[in-house]
Amino acid sequence: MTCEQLFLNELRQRGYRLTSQREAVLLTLHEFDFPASVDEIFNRVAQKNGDVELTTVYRTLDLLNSMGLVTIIDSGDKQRLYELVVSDSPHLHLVCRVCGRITGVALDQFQPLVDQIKQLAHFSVDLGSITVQGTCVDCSQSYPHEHNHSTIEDGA
Amino acid sequence: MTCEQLFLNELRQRGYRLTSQREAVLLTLHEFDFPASVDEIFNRVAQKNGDVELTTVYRTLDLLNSMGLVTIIDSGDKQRLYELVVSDSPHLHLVCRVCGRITGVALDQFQPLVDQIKQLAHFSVDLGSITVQGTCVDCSQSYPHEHNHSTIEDGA
DNA sequence: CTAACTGCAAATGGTTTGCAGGTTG
DNA sequence: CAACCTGCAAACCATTTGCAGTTAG
Repeated sequence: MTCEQLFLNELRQRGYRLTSQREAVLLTLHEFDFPASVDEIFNRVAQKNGDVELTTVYRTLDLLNSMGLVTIIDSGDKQRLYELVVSDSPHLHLVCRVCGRITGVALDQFQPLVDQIKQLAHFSVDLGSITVQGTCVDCSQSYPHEHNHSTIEDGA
Repeated sequence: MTCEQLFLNELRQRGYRLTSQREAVLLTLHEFDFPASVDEIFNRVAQKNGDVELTTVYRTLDLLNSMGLVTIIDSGDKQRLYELVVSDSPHLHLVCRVCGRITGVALDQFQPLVDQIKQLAHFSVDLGSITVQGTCVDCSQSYPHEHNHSTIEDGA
C-alpha cells in the first residue's frame, strides 16, 4: 500500500476529507530526504501548488503526525522539523551542536537498547523521534577544545 | 569541589561576575530533582529572593548551560526544561507522550550504544541531553490501543 | 572606575486560534 | 446540504533584545 493510499484510508476511517492541499503537502514531503522545517515545506509546496496557506501546512502536518505518517523532531532549535515516516527504516537523528547538521542513523542495531530501556524503566521507546545532541566528526576536528564536559566519549 | 565553587571558578576564568541573582538561581536549581521549566524555577527563586527578574533567570540558565552545569531539555512541549548536571550520574530522559511524565534513566549501561554511534556515524553523543519519547507502563496499560505504530516493542 | 549585570519594556517569531466563506462526500 | 476545510488575520506566548541605571571587582 502506498503512502497516499494509507493516508486516504486513515482519513476516511476518521471521517476526514481528502483535499488538494493535503495531497500537495504529502506529496511534497516525499521530496525531502532530511527533516524539514514548516517553512521549507511550505515554500516547496507553494512553488508547485500556489494555493496553500502556511496555516494549512501546519494543520496538515499535525494531522499526518497524529496518523503516524510524519515524525516531529525537536532539534533544540526554535523551529520544529518534520519528516515523513519511512516504515522500513526508522532512524534516530544526530544533531551536531556546532554546525547543526542532522544525520539519520538506522536503527536495526538499536533493538537491544530499546529492550533494555523497556526492562529498566518499563518504557516503550519511540525511536523514530529521538534526537541525539552531540558533535559530528568534522566539528570535533575543527574545534577539538570545544567545551564538552558532558559528552561521553569512549571510556571517558 | 562543590557546584558553587565550580561556578565561581568558571565565572572568574571568563571575566564574568558573581551576583546575588546568579547565586540564587544556582542554589534554587538544587531543589529540583526533575527537569524544571523557567517558570517553575523563577517562581521558586522569587519566593526566597524577591529581586530576580524572569529575564535574568533565562540569562543565568543560559550561562550555566554554556558552562556545562545545566542541561537544556526539549521535551516536545512548548517550554524548554532545565536540569542541573549531576556529574556522577548523567542520564537520559524518557518523556511519556500520554501523561507527559519525565523519568530519568542512569546511563552506565549505555556506553555500548555511545560507542556504537561513534563508530557508525562518527558522532560524539552528549547523552545527558537526550530526550526519548515513548509510552510509560502506566499509560500503555491505560491506553493499550493507543496509536503507536512507530513504537518499537520487543520484536515488533 | 569601568565593564559587566540587572530590570523593565518592547520586540520577535514560530505556532495556534477564531471565524466566515468554500468544498468534499 | 451538512460537516469539514481553508484562508486570512489576529492572538499567543516562550524567549530575546535594547537600553539606561546599578554593581562587582
